[in-house]
Amino acid sequence: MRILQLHSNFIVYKPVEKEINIAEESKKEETRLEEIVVLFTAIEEGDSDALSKKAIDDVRAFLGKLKVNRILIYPFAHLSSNLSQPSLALSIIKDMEGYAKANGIETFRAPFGWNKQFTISIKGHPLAEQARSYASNQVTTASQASLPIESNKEAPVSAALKAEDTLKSYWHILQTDGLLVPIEGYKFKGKSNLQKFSQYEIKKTRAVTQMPPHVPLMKRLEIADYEPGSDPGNIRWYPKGRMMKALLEQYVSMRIAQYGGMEVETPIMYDFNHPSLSSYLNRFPARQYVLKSEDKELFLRFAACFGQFLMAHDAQFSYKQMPVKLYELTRYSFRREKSGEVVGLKRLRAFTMPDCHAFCTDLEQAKKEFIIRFDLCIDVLENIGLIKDDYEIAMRFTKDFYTENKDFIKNLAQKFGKPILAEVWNERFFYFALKWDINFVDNQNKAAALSTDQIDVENAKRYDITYVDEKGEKQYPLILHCSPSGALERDIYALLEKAYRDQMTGKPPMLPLWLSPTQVRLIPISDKFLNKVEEFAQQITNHCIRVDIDDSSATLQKKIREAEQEWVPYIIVVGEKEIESGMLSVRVREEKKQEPMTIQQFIIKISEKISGKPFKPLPLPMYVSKRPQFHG
RNA sequence: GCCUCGAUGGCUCAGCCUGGUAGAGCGGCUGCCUCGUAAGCAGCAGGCCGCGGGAUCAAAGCCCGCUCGAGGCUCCA
Repeated sequence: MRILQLHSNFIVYKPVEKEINIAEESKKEETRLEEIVVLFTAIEEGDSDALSKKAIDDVRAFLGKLKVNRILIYPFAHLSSNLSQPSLALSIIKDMEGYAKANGIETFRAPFGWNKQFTISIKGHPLAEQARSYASNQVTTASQASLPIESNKEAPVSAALKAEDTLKSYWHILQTDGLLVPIEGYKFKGKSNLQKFSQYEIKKTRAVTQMPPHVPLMKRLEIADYEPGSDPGNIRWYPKGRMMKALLEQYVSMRIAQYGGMEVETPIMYDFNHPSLSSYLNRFPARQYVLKSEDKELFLRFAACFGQFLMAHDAQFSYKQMPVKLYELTRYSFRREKSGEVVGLKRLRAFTMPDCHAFCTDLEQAKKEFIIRFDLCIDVLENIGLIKDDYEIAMRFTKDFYTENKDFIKNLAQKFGKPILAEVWNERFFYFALKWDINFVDNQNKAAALSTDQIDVENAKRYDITYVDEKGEKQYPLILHCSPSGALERDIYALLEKAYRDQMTGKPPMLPLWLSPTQVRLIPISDKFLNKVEEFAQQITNHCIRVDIDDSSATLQKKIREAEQEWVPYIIVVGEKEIESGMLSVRVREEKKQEPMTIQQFIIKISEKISGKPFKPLPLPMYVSKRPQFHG
């Protein structure tokens, strides 16, 4: 007996004419069945009734997995060249039908002995197509693999990706005292975020039902939106969002300049066939945007590494100048992530990432530099608005590296002050000896990496980057790769997710003051006070504070409601009282209350809170009534 | 790439099962109201019901295909 079992969206068949004289009676009508498992069945020489039970039992096991309970038994002679006698075949088929029905399966059957035409739509999942064959002496099944339809297509998978499958990694928790505890024995008491993150990394569980909260927020707050006219993951930024992103760009660039990074700019596209690039690139064939220009094949960069490495290759430097630090703000880095995994601001195909490389003489220098950058990353994130409670760290290294650099790793763990998820390999496969990343855990318990730094022990050689040592000899440096903030879009994602979480716990959701598009909203009680309000606005603007005026004709209550919904941190209603007394009643979002103060006091208070941060003027007209609406 | 679900004014969504005139709220526009800390009132405009095909006297609705989106699977240097 041979059965081809197909999980189908639908099948339509129509008996055309009788093929043999013992054919069953049937009308020549079209039959359509949906959501059904179709069993194309051929009965072979020597098959017995016992086989029909065995076959149906197997089918029943599959129905459970497929969550379907309807089958169509479809006599199909073409599966075998060793068919049994038609009369016996019909009896076995009827037997199958009866046994299936007796087992509670909703069973249909196509007529035996007819030439039938059919159309079938087969589902695409791995279990949808199964073939079995049964011999009567020993009831064996040759399932799945024996079928030629079976797709064993080898997708072009890079060596690195393949290795990840087979690579054994051992998960530990790195405690603040530098000790590694196997994760099985670790008590996560009070560390639920770390536990969630560990689960995410190790088990790769991704059970989620709703849209991530930051997506509706980014739209409603007119920060960013999908751009259907582009490719998925290429985002459109509205004025408010563009301003926020520009401020982040300025801030991170400033911090890296202070650290000593020399800002450069390199091309966004590279020649696929460039000798230094191709060996690196060929490890990740499926990930690039590829474009053709005349007879050249180019790819869009996925990080700043290429440009900076090619630049470093041509540059001349010695141990005296090291570490040499190059920095670029990549706008953009492109990664052609699979369509199903691109989400909101969390995972994009085009994103903005600060990328700072430090070329170091040896491991001692690299370690020293690494610590400085670790502090820098944590501080940058904190200033952006993400504190240690908001994220967890994952660190990856080999057993040997840990043994040889215990103090160094302990130092990092102590600095962080919270346990760290550690992935330990027996052998180094990747190009780095040590890597860590900061991971934000969002409202769906999904993790997204922000800041990261790595010690790269391979690429200097690959790109032939050298420095001159004390003896005048050429040496390969170690390269640190660091993004102190991670992708800036992702920072905004994290801020929005964090705000949503605040809202859920009863705190007012808001953006950090220095990133808020409107920092202060002035609301005149009536048109009469508009002139005076404009004077206030001018005074506040003079101190580099973004202030706007709601001059619309709505009621006072409505204007306040709208300002609150825009997450405006300070709302000031101005009427006769304020103008006469000079005392403003400032509605402070953060504290959910109103505070009286003079305009000077107010300006000082705000200025203190945003000192040290870059400033950009209001991204929209000062008068609310003059603003277009970018999102319904 | 696969699975599931979805696509209806600018936005959010109802209507679809059971075919027969396309609905609401928000937003927009116009007018009234000039207001004391989270939604004032009234009127008006605005829709190729994603695209293509099929069955039907008749399709937003039923059937098929396609496109796009969301979530999941897979994957994530």
